[in-house]
Amino acid sequence: MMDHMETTTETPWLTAAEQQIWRSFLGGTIVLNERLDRDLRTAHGLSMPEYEILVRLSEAPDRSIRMAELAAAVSHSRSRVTHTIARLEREGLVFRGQCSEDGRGVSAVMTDRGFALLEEAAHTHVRGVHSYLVENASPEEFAVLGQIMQRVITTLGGGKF
Amino acid sequence: MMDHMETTTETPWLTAAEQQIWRSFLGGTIVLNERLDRDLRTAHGLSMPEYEILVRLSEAPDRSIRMAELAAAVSHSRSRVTHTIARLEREGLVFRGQCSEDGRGVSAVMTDRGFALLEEAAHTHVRGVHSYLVENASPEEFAVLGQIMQRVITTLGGGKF
DNA sequence: TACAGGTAGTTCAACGTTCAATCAAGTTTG
DNA sequence: CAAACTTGATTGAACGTTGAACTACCTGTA
Repeated sequence: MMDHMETTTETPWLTAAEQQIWRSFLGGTIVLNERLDRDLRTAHGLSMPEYEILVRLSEAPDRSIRMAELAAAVSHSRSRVTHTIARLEREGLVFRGQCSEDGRGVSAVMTDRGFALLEEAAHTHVRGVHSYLVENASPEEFAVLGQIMQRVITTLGGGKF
Repeated sequence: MMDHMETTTETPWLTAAEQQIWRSFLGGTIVLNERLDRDLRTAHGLSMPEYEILVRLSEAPDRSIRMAELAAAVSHSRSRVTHTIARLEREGLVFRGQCSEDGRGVSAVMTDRGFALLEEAAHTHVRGVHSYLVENASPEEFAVLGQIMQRVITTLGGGKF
């Protein structure tokens, strides 16, 4: 699993062009995330991670997902999801329900207030994604972006594939 | 500056395909960053933000950059850079120097130990970037990625362009 | 049925980031 | 040359994330 053979393999240094692209990627994702987060926060008091969780819940049957699944869906640690859900619960956007079939299981369930807030926030968010990212690529280019990132996910997988 | 006209503009909802791409992007950047960060951390005790700062310093004349410039270069807040540099200073990888020409200015300067550590860490990092990202795209695709993200940076700019 | 091992979720402390407040040094205006 | 303003950087408190330790429950094996 771990690699202890750093000495044997040549390091594949990036060309100047590749380096430039990598930095654009790094910088671009930072400013994009920051901006989307700020937009949501100022308009609806919701952070991006919180928003993403609400989106997943809104799409799930009964607007309800088990904690671990939720964590996997948004690529966060279980602990982090526990905290995030706790926050959302305090604000009345979500509540915890015992999971039938598994005594250990806890399901996060979206409240009507949560759904209503999400409906508002979605406008802000989608408008941002569209104007900051989608409009900066032709459909073909955007498709390429998706393919690359999908491969990255597959490559890294995190055990879950 | 702020927009109070949400009611007048139509919200440009994403198509299913666009949504899928957007989620790949979101998930991909998360797992990629997480993995690169972990690799650096376990092999060299350095986080990605710390690593990036060392890289910028290593490229600068005298291996020295003013705090504000550093913040702009890595797209972090000034406060954050202050804290990060404080940490790096504690570990002897960097020190603070008074800036000639501006009594307020402080320059972060990389130590020899910092440079040596960076040289090691660079192998780990570049290998990761290459195998997790670069190898997942043809040169053409990778170029497209760079173009899109560069446009995102220009679009969002953060006031600095 | 009992015991070992795994899985679900939470808790707590340490850490890193953010945000507002502060201080010091430049710059502009009258 | 002073008052008002701006800019560079730091501080400290509040907040969110991480990682390890912990509890509770489930599953398989003997």
